[in-house]
Amino acid sequence: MAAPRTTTNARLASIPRTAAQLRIIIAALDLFTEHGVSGTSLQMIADAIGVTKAAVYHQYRTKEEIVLAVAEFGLVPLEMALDAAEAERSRAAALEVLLGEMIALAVENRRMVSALQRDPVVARLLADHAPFRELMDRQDRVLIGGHEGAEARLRAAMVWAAIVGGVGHPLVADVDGATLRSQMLDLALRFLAGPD
Amino acid sequence: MAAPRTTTNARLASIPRTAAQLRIIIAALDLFTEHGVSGTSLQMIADAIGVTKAAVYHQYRTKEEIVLAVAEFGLVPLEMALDAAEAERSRAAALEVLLGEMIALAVENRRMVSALQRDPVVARLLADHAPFRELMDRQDRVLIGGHEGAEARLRAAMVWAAIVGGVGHPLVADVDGATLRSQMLDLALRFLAGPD
DNA sequence: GTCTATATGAAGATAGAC
DNA sequence: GTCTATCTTCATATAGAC
Repeated sequence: MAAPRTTTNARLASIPRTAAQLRIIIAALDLFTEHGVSGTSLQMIADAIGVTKAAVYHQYRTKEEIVLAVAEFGLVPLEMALDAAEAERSRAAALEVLLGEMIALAVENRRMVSALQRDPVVARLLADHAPFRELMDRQDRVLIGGHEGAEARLRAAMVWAAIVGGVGHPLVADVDGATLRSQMLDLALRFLAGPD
Repeated sequence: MAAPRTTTNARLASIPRTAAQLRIIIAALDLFTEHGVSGTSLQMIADAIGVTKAAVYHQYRTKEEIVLAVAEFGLVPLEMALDAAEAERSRAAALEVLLGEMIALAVENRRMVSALQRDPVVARLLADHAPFRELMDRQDRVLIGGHEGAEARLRAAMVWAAIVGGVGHPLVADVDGATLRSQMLDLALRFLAGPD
């Protein structure tokens, strides 16, 4: 399965970040997870690091830029998972790599994933910002595979939602990570394979 | 399948609402869908109806109360679907009724469902407010059925997430409602049935 | 890179008149 | 049920010193 990399090629992994910026990103990620983006003020971020609002503004000119930086940082693992999946030769292998990585990441960061995936601000960002849309497109391409038609797209949409939404569901809050990971991967792969 | 109705029995459907309150609820629902709860101010709600903030405050003392009223209003259809599902005698029939209704509702109100399900404020409300938790519990009970163990709960969590998250996914944005509804029901039922 | 200080605006909320 | 007017608090954002 060749990797049809698209035109604009902004590697999230190679975006430069100073130490001060990284501190802000880490703190913001944590706060966004707990309070949502709209529910997190710059004051809260500044307090968490132990600096003033002005110091935060010195690193990022607006709150929007912080949200963007956090998203760029948080999506690096997905980018790497996509690289790995696209390097596989068969659809089955690509799916297994991508779903395995996605699920591992989602399970490891349950709270973060379910909080950020839910956030309307983040949702709009993922839809509007080109580098993110590109990631989502690559992801969709792997999930859909060679198939065409509404059902293949529906399966892709549902399996994606089932993963990112499922890990945060109260029903599985007490299931340990390893179990959740293996059972979810199993169910996801079978769902995508279908009875045909 | 008997309906083991729980102790506190606040029927959402029978909560009284004045005309003025209903206007607020409708407007708020619309704005919440577009901007999220945190992203919607009382000023926006007031403007949408054509009154002042003070008039809104006369109906609901706090923003929280508005969110609550909107949720109570919006969840009435789910309550009715659960009533119908629990009245069925077999698990299979109950599942078909509940999933059929849930999916129909989710597809009909794609934008609303995916926006509100995502909202952190709504999520917290559903988790904390007893009448809502009760609805979710009834829903979980039907989805899990007689089974026990982590996998049954995981399947329930995933199918739920797949439905409410799937209807709003960009990949199926151009799929018409009828197609989406029937294919999603089919896939959801098969996912829950599993290969065993 | 971080600070103090400050501007500006909008949010949630209340008092009291019509 | 709706209004005007007002209050408080907080958020985003900037200027300029250290």
